[in-house]
Amino acid sequence: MSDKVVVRFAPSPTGYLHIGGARTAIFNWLFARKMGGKFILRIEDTDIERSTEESIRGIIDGLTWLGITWDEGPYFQSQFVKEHQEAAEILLNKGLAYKCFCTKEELEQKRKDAMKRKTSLLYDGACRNLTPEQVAAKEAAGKPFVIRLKVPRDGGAVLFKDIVYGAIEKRHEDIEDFVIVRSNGQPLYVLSNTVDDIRDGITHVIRGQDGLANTPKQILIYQALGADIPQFAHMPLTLDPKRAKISKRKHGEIVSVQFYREKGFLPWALVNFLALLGWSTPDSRQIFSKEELIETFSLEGINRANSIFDIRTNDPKFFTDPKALSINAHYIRNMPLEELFPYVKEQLEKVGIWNPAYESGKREWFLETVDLIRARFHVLTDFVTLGRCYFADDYEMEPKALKKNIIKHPELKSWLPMLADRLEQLREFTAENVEKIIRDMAEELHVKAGILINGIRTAVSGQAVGPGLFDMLIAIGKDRVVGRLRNVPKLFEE
RNA sequence: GGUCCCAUCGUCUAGCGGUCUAGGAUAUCGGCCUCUCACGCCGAAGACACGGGUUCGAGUCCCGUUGGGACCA
Repeated sequence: MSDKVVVRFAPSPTGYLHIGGARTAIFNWLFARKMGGKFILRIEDTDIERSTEESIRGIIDGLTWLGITWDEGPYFQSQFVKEHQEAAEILLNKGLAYKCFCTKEELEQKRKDAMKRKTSLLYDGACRNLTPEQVAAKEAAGKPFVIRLKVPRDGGAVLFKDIVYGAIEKRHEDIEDFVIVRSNGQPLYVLSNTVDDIRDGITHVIRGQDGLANTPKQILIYQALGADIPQFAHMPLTLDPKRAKISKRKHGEIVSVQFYREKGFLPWALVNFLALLGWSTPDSRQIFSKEELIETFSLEGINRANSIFDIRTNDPKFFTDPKALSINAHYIRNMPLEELFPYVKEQLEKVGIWNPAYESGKREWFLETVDLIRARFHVLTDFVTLGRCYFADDYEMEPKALKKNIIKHPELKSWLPMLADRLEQLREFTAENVEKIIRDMAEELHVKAGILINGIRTAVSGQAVGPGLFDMLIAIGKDRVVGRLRNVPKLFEE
């Protein structure tokens, strides 16, 4: 099957996996899965100075966490440098490329002149027509050279149809004889990338729009090498709210996949959100399971305009794009409890309040509790911050809640311990029974039930908000509730 | 500087000449629910960058302006 789709994600390992890269990987992966094709991971590590082992790990870990699986690789571009150089050699021999001995200084001068005359800054092809003797002489003199591709000077143009951007035309005269191998023998990105894509049999190049501008050059290389030209699909870039391309240098952690993992994102929620950044269906649907997304995905649904990743800094309410948060929250409160379980477990383990019994004897209680509290949560870490009082006794007492619901009503100092005694007597600690006791007591004391209810909530959870109180008390359990209510007088001391 | 790309609510987007008094999502505001806060449900406000064409008719096609982005060094 020679018509089988083959795509690749080819990141350069110069930092962690960021949102933009992840998105490119996701689109490639979706397309491969949709078409029953092959997805290759190829690490473009030829920039040895900047490539790090740690970064490679980061990329692989990030993709793995997201659930983006590849069928081949990871391949490492650095292992194919010889192949890239050989390709240049072939081009040289075929007369489709030439050695250029122009020095940096000469080039710089030409650029300056061009700038003054306000003309094109493209290389003028000074070395294009050196005779073999001249070339030999310069080489004998030990002059360094770069290798440039001989761009056709026939008045023609490179024409191709980008699946996203449509027909693109670039005249040959607007393309200079670009460098494909540096003077130190190091091949340039345009060459290496193209040679690798040819070797790997890539049928569809799906990448960021920043690759669009040098696609014509790559096509010229495909042609010079006599290779089949793949299909191209460039996707819009992801920008920050100021419309600048997101980068790890400028934005730091907040654009890394790792950040979202640490902040309590579900991997699939992130994938779902990222897929929607620049891609959509005609019905603007928002939530997709993995199967649904693969089924629905199409390159044609990719938008042409760059999209903004609405990251927030110094926003008390949203630490990142509100829509990403909302999608994550949606999954947290709607996904099957069984599937949510391991994520919550991971959170509890991380802070050391995991109890193995949650997986055996107390499993039912655990799942019910998770179900009770999840509707209010947006990120997984909420389970151990806002939800800590259900799993541990050392939960935090929010000053505002304490003041408003307890300190403000000094009578609670005696009322709540009194209530503790009554609750302790209860044979069956059910929501109905607990509610009756509390309401009866409110009536007896001639106070609004809300005073007691809110006071209790704060006493047992440290917060002013939460699920319905009676369900909450059942979840926390009789002993803990009684103990926490008896502790109320101490709250007045500080 | 040259070349290329892009332009619908704050943000993500639907729209592929008439069905658009421009739809959905999110965010914002209001209401319902209620022991609180969420969730959920209902509702409000909110956009076709501008100017020319083409056409009986333009968010949708063409040109220009403006704005943004990318690539090249």
